[in-house]
Amino acid sequence: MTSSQLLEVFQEAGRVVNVEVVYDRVTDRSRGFAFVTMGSIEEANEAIRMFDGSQVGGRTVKVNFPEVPRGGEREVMGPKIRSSNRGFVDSPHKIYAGNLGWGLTSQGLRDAFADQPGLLSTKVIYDRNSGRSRGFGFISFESAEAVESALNAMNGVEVEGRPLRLNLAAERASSPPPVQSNAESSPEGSELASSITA
DNA sequence: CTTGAGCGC
Repeated sequence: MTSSQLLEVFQEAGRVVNVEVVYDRVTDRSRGFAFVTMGSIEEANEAIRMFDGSQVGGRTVKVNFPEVPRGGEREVMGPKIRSSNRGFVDSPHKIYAGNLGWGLTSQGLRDAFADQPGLLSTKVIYDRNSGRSRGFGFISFESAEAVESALNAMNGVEVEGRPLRLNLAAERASSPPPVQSNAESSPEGSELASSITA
């Protein structure tokens, strides 16, 4: 598969800025994948929608956004992360966001939530060893009301072509989990105990 | 090993 053939195929999805087939340095053979730069996110999404899993040149191809390079968003964003990740403003009012695209950074998350009142901070979680996004993150807010309204407004909204899966974030276990061992401490405890023995 | 449920260092 040559780059001009790829160009022809991907132009059906929109404006193709660049096509780069990756060749093996020593054997000079194609490594079987390529990078196609589309004119916009929308056109990239369209290309993915149209061609991912389809037959191109007699083979089933995978088409998606490129993997985040090792080092995670540091390499993607450079010094700009100051405002997002390193200075993540924590708060008890947090949203857990899942189903994030691999290429979405903390800054990208911030952009998506920019219109939400009371927004404090966003953070995408990266694997320490591989440097790749783990596909989820957190969004902190000033108040419980702000979390509530942002969750309602943004849940299911598509970011990078994937619907956000939003939930109230679980408490971060800073101290040992409050496990009550005896039934007396809870009014429901006696009911629970009696239902077991019954 | 390109991976899709999950709760961060």
